[in-house]
Amino acid sequence: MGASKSDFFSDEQNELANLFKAISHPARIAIIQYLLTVDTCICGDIVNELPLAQPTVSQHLKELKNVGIIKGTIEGTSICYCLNPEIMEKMENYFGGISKELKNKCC
Amino acid sequence: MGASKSDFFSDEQNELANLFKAISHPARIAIIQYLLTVDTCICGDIVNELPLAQPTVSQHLKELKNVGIIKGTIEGTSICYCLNPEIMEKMENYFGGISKELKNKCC
DNA sequence: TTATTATATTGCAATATTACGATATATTAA
DNA sequence: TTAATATATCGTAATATTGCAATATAATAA
Repeated sequence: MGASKSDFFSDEQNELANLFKAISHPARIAIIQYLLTVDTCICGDIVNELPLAQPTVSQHLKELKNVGIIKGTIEGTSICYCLNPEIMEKMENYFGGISKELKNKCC
Repeated sequence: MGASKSDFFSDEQNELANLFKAISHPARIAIIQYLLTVDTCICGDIVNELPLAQPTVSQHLKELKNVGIIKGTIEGTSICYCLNPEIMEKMENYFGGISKELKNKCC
């Protein structure tokens, strides 16, 4: 016994969990933050912004890309990453919906 | 080598990551969902709602409680858990802020 | 062609999470 | 008091994540 009984939960529950798992690491929060500060969609010098080796950063980027939080387009030898506004709105709406429901409750 | 270089990231980055880590598991998403459906702040029959043993559920509840997503008050032999609206709004605002910033950008 | 540059993948060690049986704790009921 | 009920904690096995050196891949430059 050990990890992940995900089969027993709904697809929606697993998708939400995976989305939040993607941003459950400080390096990945930092990547999102960095992508917000650059006004053009600047590429792989994200490595220089983080206290992590290149393969580690590449792996974090991959996880963000897998759930659609960032998008990457090839630009010569480098790759241009940027945030995906749709996913951000999706997560905003998730908590917005909860907040709205909570207003009709006790506690 | 291994896990968590969290010392190299800011407190804010680590706090956000921990908040999202708390909801990065389908069982904990399911707990939030369940707490939304019950109109009174119903207690520990959360165990009956989930395909997990009592100690496991207790552990998941603890993780949600640690970051402030749920609150629990003792009620006789049982404990009454409910969602914390403040944290939900905090997370809504996090993504709302990002969405707003993204509207002034390219991509 | 051979460098150079940028990013991705592989393999593995260190660490963290998940799940649960067994047990502890704490409150009420008898 | 003892029994019953509800929840928490401990200990541990199974699995997942994190981080990086080494290496691979892919595109441009010389």
